[in-house]
Amino acid sequence: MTTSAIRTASLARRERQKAETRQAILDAARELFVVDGVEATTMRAIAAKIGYTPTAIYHHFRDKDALIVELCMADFSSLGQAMYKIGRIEDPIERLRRMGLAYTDFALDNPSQYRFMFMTALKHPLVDSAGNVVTAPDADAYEFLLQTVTEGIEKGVYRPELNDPPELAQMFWGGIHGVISLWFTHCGDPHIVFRDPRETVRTMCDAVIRGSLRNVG
Amino acid sequence: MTTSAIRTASLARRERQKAETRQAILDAARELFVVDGVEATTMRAIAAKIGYTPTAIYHHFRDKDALIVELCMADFSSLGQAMYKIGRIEDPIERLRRMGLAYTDFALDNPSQYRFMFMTALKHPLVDSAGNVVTAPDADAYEFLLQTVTEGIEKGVYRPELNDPPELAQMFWGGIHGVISLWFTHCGDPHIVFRDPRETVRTMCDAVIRGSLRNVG
DNA sequence: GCACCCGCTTGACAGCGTTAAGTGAACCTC
DNA sequence: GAGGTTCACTTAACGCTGTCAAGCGGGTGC
Repeated sequence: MTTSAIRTASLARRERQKAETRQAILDAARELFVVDGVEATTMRAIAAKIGYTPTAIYHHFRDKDALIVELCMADFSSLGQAMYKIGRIEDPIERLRRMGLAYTDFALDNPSQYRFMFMTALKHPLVDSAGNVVTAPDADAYEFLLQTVTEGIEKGVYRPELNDPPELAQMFWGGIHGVISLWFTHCGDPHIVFRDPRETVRTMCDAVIRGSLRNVG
Repeated sequence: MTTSAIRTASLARRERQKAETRQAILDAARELFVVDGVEATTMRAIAAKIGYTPTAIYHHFRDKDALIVELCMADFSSLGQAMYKIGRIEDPIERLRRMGLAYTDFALDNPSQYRFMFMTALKHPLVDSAGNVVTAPDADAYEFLLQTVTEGIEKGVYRPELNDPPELAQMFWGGIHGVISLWFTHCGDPHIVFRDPRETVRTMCDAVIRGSLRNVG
């Protein structure tokens, strides 16, 4: 083994170890965020969970926000993939409906992540752990939604006055998001009998789509 | 002036002064909450604003939460009044539409309050500054909504499968809430071109109502 | 063998919500 | 009018948070 080969090998090992520690921090943070919530999770708790001191985390992430953003970006990626699977459906209306249901599944299966992704006012622009500006990771899914409603408009399936893609997109997105987020924040309210949010979303999707379509005939 | 008259007078003055201090705390807190947000506002800042030490606040409110809840209840009362003004409209569908628009106006005119009222998971049951359990102050407005959709169902204006008042109520409420809350959390996102939320809400109300009505003829 | 690198620790800082103890002026009683 | 009580408010502190400057120590490079 040449000197340079040893050098690169040991360098690689060090980097691998550093990456492992970094991943351990992410895993610990993820679990605590999900269980206790983002706000209630402390840097000290994350560090203790993996047997490090709190300051060790700062060698891998510039601050707590960077840690959060990193996890958040992975979640946006998951959501993007869930949306991507739907991309094949030809009919832009059926695709829209399926997107809504997939979005709802994602939200209810990952409540803690969803809270942070869509129920928190993130600073813009986002900054990653290296301090670089990061393109908003929700852009992909939103772009996909925008494209889907645009297709519908172009095919002439919507009522003629509904010809603004952003407005339509925000109406669909908002409608679903509202049912989900109300459930998250108020399902513990003893004065409100909450219906299953999946059912309510389905009903809402049906109603809003039916009310947006051009009357046939 | 009799002894007892003096006594009650001085007692009244003391109570008035205490009430004034209490109100000064509420006013200061309200302004800081609106400007800086609830989370970012510290007890120390509230106290400094009115020339007291932080601990003084604790003689009027059991903790920060109690202060928040007190302000929040006043806001729910405002919203309730806005809803009450609409009560006269006979047609339950037109009333529903008007409620949605009034709700939206309230939210956009009082963004800080709205955030706390509907975008934060409040502990249930709520506890006031004296430690008493408080009936959820959003119950009134929700009850009004529930009553309005129930009236519509009874009059047979909705599609026959839409016969569950809570589901309908949560669909309407959620739809509007979603557009508003998305705007609050994401309007700073440079990757999304946001439409005026009032317009989007109006479009959504129209669509969801149209899609919920029994087809005439 | 010596010096450097760098992942990690030590120990601290300022700020947070909150509390126990104390202060002092207004009040009531005698 | 003197003495005791009440109570709104202050002083000083506690334990917690996120964060940082400085230092340690084992592996690496020459």
